[in-house]
Amino acid sequence: MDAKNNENHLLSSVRNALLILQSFTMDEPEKKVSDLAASLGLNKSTVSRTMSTLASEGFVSKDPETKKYRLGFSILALSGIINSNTDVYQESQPILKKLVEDIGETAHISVLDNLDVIYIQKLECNHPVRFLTHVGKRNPAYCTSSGKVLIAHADERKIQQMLESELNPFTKYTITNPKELHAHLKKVKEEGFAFSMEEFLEGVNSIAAPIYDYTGKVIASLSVVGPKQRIEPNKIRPIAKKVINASMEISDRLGYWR
Amino acid sequence: MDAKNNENHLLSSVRNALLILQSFTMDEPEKKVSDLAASLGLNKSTVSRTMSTLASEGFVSKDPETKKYRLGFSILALSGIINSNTDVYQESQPILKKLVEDIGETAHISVLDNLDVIYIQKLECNHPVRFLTHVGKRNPAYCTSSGKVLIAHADERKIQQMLESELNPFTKYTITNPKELHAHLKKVKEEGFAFSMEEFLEGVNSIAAPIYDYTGKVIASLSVVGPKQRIEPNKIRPIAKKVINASMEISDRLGYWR
DNA sequence: TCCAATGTTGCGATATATGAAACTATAATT
DNA sequence: AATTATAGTTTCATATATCGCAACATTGGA
Repeated sequence: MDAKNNENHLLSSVRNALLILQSFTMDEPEKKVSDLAASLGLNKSTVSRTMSTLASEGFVSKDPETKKYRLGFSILALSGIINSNTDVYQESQPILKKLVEDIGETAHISVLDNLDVIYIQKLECNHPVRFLTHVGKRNPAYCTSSGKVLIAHADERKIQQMLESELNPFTKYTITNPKELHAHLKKVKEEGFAFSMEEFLEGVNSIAAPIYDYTGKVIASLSVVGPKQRIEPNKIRPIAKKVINASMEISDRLGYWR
Repeated sequence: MDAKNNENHLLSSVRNALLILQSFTMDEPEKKVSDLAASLGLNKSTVSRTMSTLASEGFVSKDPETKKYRLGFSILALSGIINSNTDVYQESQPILKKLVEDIGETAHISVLDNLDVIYIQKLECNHPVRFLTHVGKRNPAYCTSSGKVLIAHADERKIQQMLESELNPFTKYTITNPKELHAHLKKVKEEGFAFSMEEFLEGVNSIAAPIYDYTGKVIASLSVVGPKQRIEPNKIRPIAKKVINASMEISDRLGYWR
């Protein structure tokens, strides 16, 4: 195996603990020892002891009634540290707020991790529709507006890597042809914004623009997301304009000029 | 020792990993292997392997240039799951937004963990003053407005427990006399809000009100924080009124009536 | 009251995490 | 440019901490 030397000297008990943590999801935020043991193929006692250790440091907390575990506050504390030290996060809060008020749709700040886009910040609009993203969510870059912006401004090596990756059709609108996608990304870079019209989720459209740091590198993207009934094709341009303005304002604050 | 049986069967390598994660702070968001080894009294190689394992699951990420580690996106993802499954979090976003606009100060939602208050949500105002809290921050309950609200509505056993705990004077305004604090809490419960005038941090005032769930239990608190120049004593009542209105609106959304 | 299901604990076997030292890789100094 | 110095990774032998099993405890249901 190729990855052998990488995985060789990993600590298995630590790895177990991390896999346990990552098995918590939006849909299953509570877990029992036996469930975890079964789903991860670990022994009950191993899981029990791992959970005790995680609980002792506040990474999970146990409901004494139901004996179920949920993620603990230590994780919130760590996420707070990540945010406090992410320049984009600091500078974007008020601008995001203005944008959400103006457009009336939920906005995200995202960064690229490999070929995925990760939402590091989210500000919800007032519409009562519950949304499907959350901070930390990982989505494929090639079919989301934020992802396309980030990839489009990445180096050619990264673009190639993505074009050669599996381009699964999430909806009938997903661009799965590498050539077409390549041309599409070129246009995204030229025009300074990207949109995704139901390319990832049926009925969901989004528009995104790049955020630059002081070196002129694109380090994040700003996007607005909403149902296709509200983000209609003929509104792309005017909304894009506002998104670009906001993203540029954030870039300004990060020391970008020109 | 009493805690012996508890700590007996904890997994030490997992514990090391968690201690490493928790050693990241706002002031030191980046760490080197040797620093970690020194500060935690662990062997270099132990830390190196632990970090590799943490990195392999995205809990930390290594800057290939500087070889320094920082907290990774997996933690953000987990925090997103916590938030998505916290009703208060879901329902409070827009209301928090309105409140911050109205008052012009930073607002927090907090919950109680033992005798500490933990900020689970924060919305910053536009004032350029950088603030000293972050999501996940843990502060003593007895000298913060949010903490006093939460303790005041807890059961008598908890209140006693707090009164018997160490009441350190963070400033000259901190209430350290148990009797006085008890009376103070009683008033907080009667009036339906709490304030802290420099009781925790010099020059920083705050005002908080309780958030109720559908069972009528106080599960969180809403607070606004700002410098004493802006949150002056004569403004306590009018601000408190607005905070209470907002917290009640959140409670409404959580199904609280009456 | 008994049974079933689940979580915790004791214990021995052994896989595995550890520390020391060798080995790289990178940065600093001359 | 050559040489130290510094820091991170990896090797290896060893001891130890982790694991699985089984016994035990606890809870809830029949």
